[in-house]
Amino acid sequence: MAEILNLSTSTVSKSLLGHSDIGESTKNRVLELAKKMNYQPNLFGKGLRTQKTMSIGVIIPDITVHYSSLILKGIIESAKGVGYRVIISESGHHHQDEKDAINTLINSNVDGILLSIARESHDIEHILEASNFIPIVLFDKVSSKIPLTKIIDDDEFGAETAVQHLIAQGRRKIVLIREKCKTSNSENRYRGYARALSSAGLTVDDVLVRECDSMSIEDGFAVTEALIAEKIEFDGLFGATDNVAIGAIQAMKKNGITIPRDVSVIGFSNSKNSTIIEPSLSTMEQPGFNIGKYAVKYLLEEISEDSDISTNRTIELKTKLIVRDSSPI
Amino acid sequence: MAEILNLSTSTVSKSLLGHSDIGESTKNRVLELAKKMNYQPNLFGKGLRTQKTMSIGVIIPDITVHYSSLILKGIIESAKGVGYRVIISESGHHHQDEKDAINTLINSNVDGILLSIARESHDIEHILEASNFIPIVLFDKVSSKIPLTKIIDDDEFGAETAVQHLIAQGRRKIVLIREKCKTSNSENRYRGYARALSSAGLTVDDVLVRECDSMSIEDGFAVTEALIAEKIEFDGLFGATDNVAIGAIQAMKKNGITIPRDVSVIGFSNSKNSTIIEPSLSTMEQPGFNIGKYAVKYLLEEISEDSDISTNRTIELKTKLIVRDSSPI
DNA sequence: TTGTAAGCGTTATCAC
DNA sequence: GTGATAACGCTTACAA
Repeated sequence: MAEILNLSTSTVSKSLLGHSDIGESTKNRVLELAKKMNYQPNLFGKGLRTQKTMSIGVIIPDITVHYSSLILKGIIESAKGVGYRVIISESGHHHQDEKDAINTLINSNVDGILLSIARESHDIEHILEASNFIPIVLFDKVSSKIPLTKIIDDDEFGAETAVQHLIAQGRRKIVLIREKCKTSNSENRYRGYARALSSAGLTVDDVLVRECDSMSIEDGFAVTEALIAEKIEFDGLFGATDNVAIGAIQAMKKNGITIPRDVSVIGFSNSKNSTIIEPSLSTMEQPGFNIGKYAVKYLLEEISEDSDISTNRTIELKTKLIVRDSSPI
Repeated sequence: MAEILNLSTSTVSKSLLGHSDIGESTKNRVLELAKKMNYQPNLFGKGLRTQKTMSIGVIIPDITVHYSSLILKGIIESAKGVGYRVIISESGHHHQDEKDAINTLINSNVDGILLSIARESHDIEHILEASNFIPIVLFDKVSSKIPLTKIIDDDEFGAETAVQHLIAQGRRKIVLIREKCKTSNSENRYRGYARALSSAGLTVDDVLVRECDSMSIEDGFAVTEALIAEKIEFDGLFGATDNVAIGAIQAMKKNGITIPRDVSVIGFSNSKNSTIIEPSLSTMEQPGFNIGKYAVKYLLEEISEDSDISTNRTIELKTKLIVRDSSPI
């Protein structure tokens, strides 16, 4: 490009970057040719100089979870809007894979990392360590023990809203199906559940709080069958994910319990599934797309600040009550 | 690294790359230190020299479609296995966005592109053009008009199997709900439908072949309601996607048609939804993960071949009949 | 067997 | 206002 115009590469570079010390006319000549030949600067050369790649890395446990893909959509779209590329890796909920992914991404010279923590990652040393080298923002599955920016939905308030909704229907013996692993999601939803009960003058009955490993439909089914087999009485059920709530509905139907007449049910997520199960499942809609959007926004902020101080803040996005047939008003 | 060992950078580089002309002892000294300090070569430097990035780009219409995310899982996993990074972009089914994504990826110096074509992309010039510069492999949503490697599932045979299954149950008036847009998926499934009928001595009755735009649950519902309103008689229904089949089931249930007594139903995809609808939906399982895996495999092959000849071949992966309650044997 | 030096494309510094 | 030059980290002829 420089040769064609008989200019030095430095003049061309400065024109392209809009430096002030270039004459209008030459600058325009350069910009015109650049446009005509659809000139794109070589990213290797650029990266080698500036140590910036205009790319961010994303690590999630499982890309096939619908909610995760919704967040990814937000991430990809926002990143595209500001000219960033998105490199995606999966941890499969494994600690070691998460560690490897972080290293690979750092090695790829991404400018920052968006991380949704693996279930297995109790040990968080690797994240703290990495955050010394590169901006990291956590989203969805986070840990309060890590002093970084976290983008999540308001799990506690969402859970409280869900349970209040059941209480408003006169339900008093409300089951909670939660995750056994004490993730922040799980803890916060439990807190919301407890707070809704106590606000209504009820107390948490431990026998109604059931735990399961993977929060799958099958898990929800099994837990609920056990509950019924133990002849525990209940008239409401809050599944901390749509999946377990759906499994619970299937188990209750199988055992002759009518929903919502005998038991009101609500889930959490607003997955597509929740509209297909019969009766259709009331749920709390999670703002997946926006979580992705904000995650990118705050990460870019930290990338450009270029400060060594990692900010410890939590951004909570609102969930929304969606009432369907499993808990009519 | 070179200074520490009092060696030249070239000696170090050669040791790392395993060149034959380096003494065993020095080579080992280098490799040991590399391991100890967890040395990772700078990708910019490397890329600037070799013009390879060890990264591939993926373009899909919509990441939130479960089947797409399953393919992505296969892509990400295979790529990781061979040290490749994956950059993902979405076209949103828009022609222009697809074009932009291709350009951005080429400009990012990815070594190759995996592309699932947008519904809107009738014009395929941009793909042909791009394939002159960079290896491209198509997957899932492909076009027979493009002479490149294509990885798809065996739609025609799958559809034939699905319809044969209905015929085996004595069904004769079999509805097909297909995509209006004549994508290769849609055409192939139609062909399979027609072939199954003719093998059984039946003919395609155009009034039983219905089309819809987006193949959503809502579309399937609407199309089926119309069918019922027109008082068309039918005893079997093949939805070219699970979603339309689910919508169809909902419409039939609403109109007092009992499944499978009155109508046998089968879908295509084996989405999670198909197990939640009642009755549970028979379907053809698509090999999403493997499509991703093979897409990477063939792309890497074309990258390393480094030949200018773009291969025109189609790899078809087998689908599998899954029988559930909507069409018991 | 090891080292030297050039060059990949870009930008920042400094001289003209 | 413009250009020469060095530097980023790596690989590879070629020289030693």
